[in-house]
Amino acid sequence: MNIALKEYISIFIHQTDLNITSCVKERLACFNLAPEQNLIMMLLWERDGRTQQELSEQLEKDKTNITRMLSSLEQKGFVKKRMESCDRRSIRVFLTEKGKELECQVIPVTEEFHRLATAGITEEELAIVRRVLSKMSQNVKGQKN
Amino acid sequence: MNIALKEYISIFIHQTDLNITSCVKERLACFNLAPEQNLIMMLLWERDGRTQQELSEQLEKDKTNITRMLSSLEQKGFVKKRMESCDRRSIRVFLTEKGKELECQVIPVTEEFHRLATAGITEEELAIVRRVLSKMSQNVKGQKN
DNA sequence: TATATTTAGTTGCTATAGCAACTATAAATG
DNA sequence: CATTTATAGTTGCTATAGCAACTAAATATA
Repeated sequence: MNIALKEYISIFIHQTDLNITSCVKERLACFNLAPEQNLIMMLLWERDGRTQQELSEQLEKDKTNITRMLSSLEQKGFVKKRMESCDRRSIRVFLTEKGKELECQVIPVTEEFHRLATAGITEEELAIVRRVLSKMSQNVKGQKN
Repeated sequence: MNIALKEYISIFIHQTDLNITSCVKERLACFNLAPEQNLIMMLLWERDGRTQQELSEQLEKDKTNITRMLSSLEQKGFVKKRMESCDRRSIRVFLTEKGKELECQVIPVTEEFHRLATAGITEEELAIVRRVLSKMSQNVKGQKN
């Protein structure tokens, strides 16, 4: 990549994210799961029956994304929607048997990926990265609203 | 965001990137420039007449993205394509007057954004972040190919 | 209670991001 | 020189990402 552009830390972070996501995508492809779809699955493995609103908040994503990712996950047969709350506006999302079975296959892959990605990096370094990225998020978020 | 998910540094990086990009998008909106379109403009301000292939390499993006971003930039009247090389397969991209005029307006905004994003962060911390993110990219890129 | 406001979810739009398959042209090779 | 291979760019597809506008339902308020 162009050297001048890499000077901008935000561009550097963006490129790193693309590199990482690309690798995650490859490793999840065999499960027919896209990276962000996997995040929804992780939340549901922890506890299913969440509403789309809850998923939206937990993932800090626009609700339109959740609608579309769930639509894809439903087509693949990993989740199903049920209107079973007292509030008829909200929809609860449940795992299918097929979706439940994925858990023990996918979790080892994501943990192995995490080990691979952080190989040769100390806990102290990771802590600094977390702190700096948090600070940057705060810096730019203060702008909105 | 869900605490367990944030434990994964890759998810943390992804979320940071989204937060940053969101702010950049807002600040460039008044120029009718999207964040990644702006990267193309930055390369062209440095030197125009590049081929799409060159832009693709400099930005480390698939050539399809370049085609589409240029199409948008062309519609907005910021760039124009010209087949003026000895190789009739390649297309050179030039700035229009309108595109050239943007430079002195946009650059201060991106530099001000960079200052905002990195406020309260030391050079040493930034260097560590760069080093760790580079290492992570290497770790995961070794996987591909 | 009737109206206004808020909330949950969907659809349409634009902008990334990259793979597969395609066209057209150039280069390499027999 | 003819055929094969490589290269530049486009189109179609899927997957994110979020805004605006919409429907339906719940809540607040006059």
